[in-house]
Amino acid sequence: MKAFTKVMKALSDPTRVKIAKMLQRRKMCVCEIQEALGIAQSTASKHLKILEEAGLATYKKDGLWVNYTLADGSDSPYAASMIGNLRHWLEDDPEVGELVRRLPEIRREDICCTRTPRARQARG
Amino acid sequence: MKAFTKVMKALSDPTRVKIAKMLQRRKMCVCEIQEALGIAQSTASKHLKILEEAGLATYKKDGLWVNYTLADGSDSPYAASMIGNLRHWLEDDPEVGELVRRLPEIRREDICCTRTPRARQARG
DNA sequence: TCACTATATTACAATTTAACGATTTATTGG
DNA sequence: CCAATAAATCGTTAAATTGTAATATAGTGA
Repeated sequence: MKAFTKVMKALSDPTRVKIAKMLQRRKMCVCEIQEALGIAQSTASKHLKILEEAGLATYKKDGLWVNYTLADGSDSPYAASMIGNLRHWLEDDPEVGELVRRLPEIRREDICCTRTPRARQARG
Repeated sequence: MKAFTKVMKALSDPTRVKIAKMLQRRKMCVCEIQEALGIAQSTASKHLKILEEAGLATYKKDGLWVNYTLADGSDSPYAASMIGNLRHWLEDDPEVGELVRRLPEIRREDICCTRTPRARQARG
């Protein structure tokens, strides 16, 4: 029961649904998600954790980056089913559409490393 | 998006999932659900409203009684899908099993009409 | 080791949710 | 109309959720 309601709760928040729809397109690091949604870094991180604990997302560390992807569903049959449904669900949603359209412009090289004086200087 | 998250939110609460699993077996009035779950009448009523607004349940009035049933899913494709999934999901859940086992003993004639002095007297 | 940086965690305010008792509404029968 | 009753709504309270800033953690390269 808990495993089921956890998946439902994870998908009951529009921010998390948007994250799932973006991850459906490609892997993303936390700062890319933060940038795409215009939310605080801690907020992005927390939402990703909730998705992960529901079995809807996974991550792989790559140096300082943590790349999140949609899970394969092996952790939870409920998550597996919802991941499958989300492949076609909400494809026509305007907010999702807008996010997806802007996705190519969201690149970690343009976001994270440009935020400190040092990094800014490094790239001129 | 809202239609989707509404369904997810409705199913993110264990009490509502239990109600859905009972309605899967048979139609029930509010007082039967109240009795089956051991919750207050207002609580049962509110949960049913949330399920109804998500497109997961419907009701039909029959005199003073309001009979709730699982919806046919025509109000929401998301609800339709979840109703279908719930047909097999959680069938092995212990809490759901216990509820379903006790379902035959939950009869409105034994519950509602026995609570006032007058009604008690009427049935001796 | 040190400075830097991407992410995670913590602490806290604001909002939402869930539960209940009390009240109101709607329907029935006398 | 009136009394009875099943269900819905309202008001309140405790708990959970969301979002943020601040801090801690972990990985990198000099």
